[in-house]
Amino acid sequence: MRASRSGRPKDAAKRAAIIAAARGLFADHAFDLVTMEAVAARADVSKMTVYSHFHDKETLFETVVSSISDQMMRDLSEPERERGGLRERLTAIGCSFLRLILGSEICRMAHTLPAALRGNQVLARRFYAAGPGRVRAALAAMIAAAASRGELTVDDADWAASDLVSLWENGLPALLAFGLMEPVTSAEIERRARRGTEVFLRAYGTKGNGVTS
Amino acid sequence: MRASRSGRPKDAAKRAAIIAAARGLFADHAFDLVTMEAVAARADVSKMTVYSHFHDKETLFETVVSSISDQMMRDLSEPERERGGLRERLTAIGCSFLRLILGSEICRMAHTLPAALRGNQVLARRFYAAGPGRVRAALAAMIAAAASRGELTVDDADWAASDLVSLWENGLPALLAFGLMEPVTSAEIERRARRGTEVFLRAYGTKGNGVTS
DNA sequence: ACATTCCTATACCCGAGCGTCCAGTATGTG
DNA sequence: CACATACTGGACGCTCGGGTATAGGAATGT
Repeated sequence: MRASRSGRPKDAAKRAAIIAAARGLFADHAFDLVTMEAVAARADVSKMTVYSHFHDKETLFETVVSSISDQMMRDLSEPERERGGLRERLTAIGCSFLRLILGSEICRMAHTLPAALRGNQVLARRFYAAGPGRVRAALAAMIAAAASRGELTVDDADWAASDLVSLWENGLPALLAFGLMEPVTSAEIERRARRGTEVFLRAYGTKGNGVTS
Repeated sequence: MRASRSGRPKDAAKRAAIIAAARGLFADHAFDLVTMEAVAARADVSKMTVYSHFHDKETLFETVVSSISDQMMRDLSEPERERGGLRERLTAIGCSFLRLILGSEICRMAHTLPAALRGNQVLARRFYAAGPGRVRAALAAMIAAAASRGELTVDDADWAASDLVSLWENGLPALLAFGLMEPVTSAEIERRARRGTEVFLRAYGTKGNGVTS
């Protein structure tokens, strides 16, 4: 193999530009509507260069999905800090989560993906695991712990975690996907995270232990 | 004008077959992946016949969306009966709703649509209004009424309605859209509707009036 | 300096799909 | 029956996009 012992090295910046361009386009249009030439143009790169970095349109797409998965992982890795009470911790995670999935690209992408990933279950599973799946798992653990401390009354921690996520989202992703709503402001995100957590605690909080207001 | 004074009339059955075929295909694949020839083949009809009924691929698509909107309207028109207590009525509506959106075609379609309807806001709005929008409006009214009777403690009826819908769905549509879950059985639907309602009542029910268990 | 590899630009091949045309046949109305 | 219209089947033109080929220039290591 002894790859590229001499000669001009590949430009990593161009590769990044290509991925970024593809991200933007795949976020806006369905898989088949994104042309390789459009990607090349947007990345300020020749079409041949695209093909030199990615053998295939599918390869490029998979790389994009992977890149988004990675970003999701990164964006969600910190907020699992142990500061504050249950209410504050849940609200903080809610904020991170909403900020993530409502972030311009990922939000639109999330509703282009299903159509594209039917038939590529491996990638679909991976993507889901990196995003909502990860949050749900973390929440379920946190909820189970709180339940064992007597702060919550929970029968099924996983289900409760889904409930919490659903309350945070509050049907918003669907509205955004249909284009029936403007992008959400930061203040609005915090308000929604707070409210979702509140409703959740009213449903699952142990009565009279300070969690329920 | 005096349209079609004589001659062979158009076959309504064929038109219906075409729409049905298109529904099935649009439910499975994105707009651009559905070929007119495939529609014709699935409807057991010549391609020219398709074009004689629908001038355009877009026209056909719009007709399909309209047809689904109509079905949603019909399927949701009855269950607003006044029988039983709040818990039972909500659960019944939850069942209808879940049965509707998880019904094989509409569910998959709902996650193909956003990509296709970006740019056709009129149709998007109409579709949303016929489905989730309708349910939410009905629920909001019912919730507001229950609140004025003192059965619920609610600040924002619309938001509460969204919460209820979200709790019914419980993140399920997303899983189905990604193809990460098998179709849901009827028993499972009822279980979910019941559970969602239960959580909702724990969060919003007035304490000690028989609504909270 | 030199070899090597990368990047660009352009032209090209090829298949797919939309929409049309046409000749023939079926099926209805007056 | 005669006529008008609908349906069929196939072939066709056209555009568009994926992917390849090629040639010349640019950048970098030895």
